[in-house]
Amino acid sequence: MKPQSDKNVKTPTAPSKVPIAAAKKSPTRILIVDDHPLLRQGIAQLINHEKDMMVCGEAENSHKALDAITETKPDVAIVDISLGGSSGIELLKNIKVRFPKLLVLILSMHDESVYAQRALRAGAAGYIMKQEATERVLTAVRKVLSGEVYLSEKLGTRMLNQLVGGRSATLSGSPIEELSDRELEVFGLIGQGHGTRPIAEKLHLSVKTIESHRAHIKEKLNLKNATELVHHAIQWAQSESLG
Amino acid sequence: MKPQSDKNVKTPTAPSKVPIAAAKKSPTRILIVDDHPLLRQGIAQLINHEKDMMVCGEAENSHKALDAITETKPDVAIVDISLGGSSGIELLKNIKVRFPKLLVLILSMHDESVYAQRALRAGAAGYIMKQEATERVLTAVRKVLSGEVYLSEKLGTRMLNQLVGGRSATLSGSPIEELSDRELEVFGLIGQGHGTRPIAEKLHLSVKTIESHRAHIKEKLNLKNATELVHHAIQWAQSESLG
DNA sequence: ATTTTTCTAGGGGTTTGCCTGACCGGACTA
DNA sequence: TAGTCCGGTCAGGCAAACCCCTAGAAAAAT
Repeated sequence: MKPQSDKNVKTPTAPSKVPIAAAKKSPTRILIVDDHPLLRQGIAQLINHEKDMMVCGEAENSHKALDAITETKPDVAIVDISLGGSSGIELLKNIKVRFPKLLVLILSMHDESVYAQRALRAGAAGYIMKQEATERVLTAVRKVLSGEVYLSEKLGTRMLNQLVGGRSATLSGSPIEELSDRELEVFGLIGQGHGTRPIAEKLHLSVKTIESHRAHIKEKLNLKNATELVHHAIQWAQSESLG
Repeated sequence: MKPQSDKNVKTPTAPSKVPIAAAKKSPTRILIVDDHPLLRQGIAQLINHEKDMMVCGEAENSHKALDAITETKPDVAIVDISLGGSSGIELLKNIKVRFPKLLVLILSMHDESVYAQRALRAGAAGYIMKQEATERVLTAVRKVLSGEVYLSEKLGTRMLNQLVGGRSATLSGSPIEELSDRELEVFGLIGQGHGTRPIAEKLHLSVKTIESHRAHIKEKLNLKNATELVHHAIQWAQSESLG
């Protein structure tokens, strides 16, 4: 039920002027996954401007992203963490299962270490913020290609401090960090105003599962009833997006 | 109440070497305000690709935006609603005070009608979402230039429904003013995170009565279910306290 | 290799949401 | 004065959501 002509997988402008002679290996193939066309365009333009990189495809959601990976076989995937609906971390996990060798660079608008930690634990090769200068994206891509992990300055030091500070990391921060990835995802959707059933449908899960997650969230955040849960979720979502 | 700037704003600047017959006006000058460099680049590239538009400046926060306006005298400003720090709508208000004739197109990642309503009431000439196709941005710019208001498809119909449902709703005020005293009181308590039963106890009323009020509120505000009700109530309460 | 979390989901009882309908009292009007 | 409208107050009943419990498979931690 998707009669979409994919302009998602646009063939990059023929690099006819970079033929065999160049001793350089073929350019790094990059896939962009983000639900904001404007942002995709920005990244694409930036990357295609480099001689040793090229955008091999774009995708606006998890499903199309997985399709695009099998089709275009990228070396690196740049994926937005806040993909509409299911979070980019879910996509990251799926990628790591099906394409373990694909390098994934997580793009985020938050500088919350909450997400960075989860992303790295899920196998991301780097974590970069949208607030950063555009050239940093290129730096990040080159760094992950060389096998290193890219982390934004601020974020890196903060996470180091947390490591030094020991397990107090969880105690010092909000109890939200205690939530598992799935729970955080559900929490976020609640905060966006979605009810139990819509969330179940969006995540392709049973209503019972969502209820279960809600129960665990309430337990971990010490919330007594559904009203408090919704209240906190909305406040949290608000502070996240309008940070 | 739409003092849509008379299109006199056509840069009465230097009467340079305007070519022969083609009395083409000089291109529309556009300022981009967003704290994400990548996104700015995406928009800039898109706009500069058009013959009749050009990006005259970029800014990453409210302060620099105001500076850039005085310096570059744009015809249209595209501003992100979720600017780091002050909320973009603040900037919009400031702009409307100091440069009333400048057309402002609000860029947002939410499809929440709450934000759109606030933006329009604060004087925005349009509201477009980042999820939309890139060409829509150009459409939006042209539409606001012609004096019309641009609204995203989804959002526009939803807001129309709210207006229609919220009887005789004046364009100036929110349909919330249609609520009776008791209803507004209940609405406020919902926004503070209280459930039906606590409200009933607090007001010494039957739970059934509160349910009835909730039903009427939903009707007047054209809200589909309890989740939407709570969502709007909390947002309203927040905007009231942080007024 | 074993224990603990996480994710998934069902059973069953309780509570809430939501629709219909109803009564009263004030206000406006014909 | 009678008629009508509306705001505020509730009940019944059915569906949905909520809540507490149990539980297995998979992943992570030990």
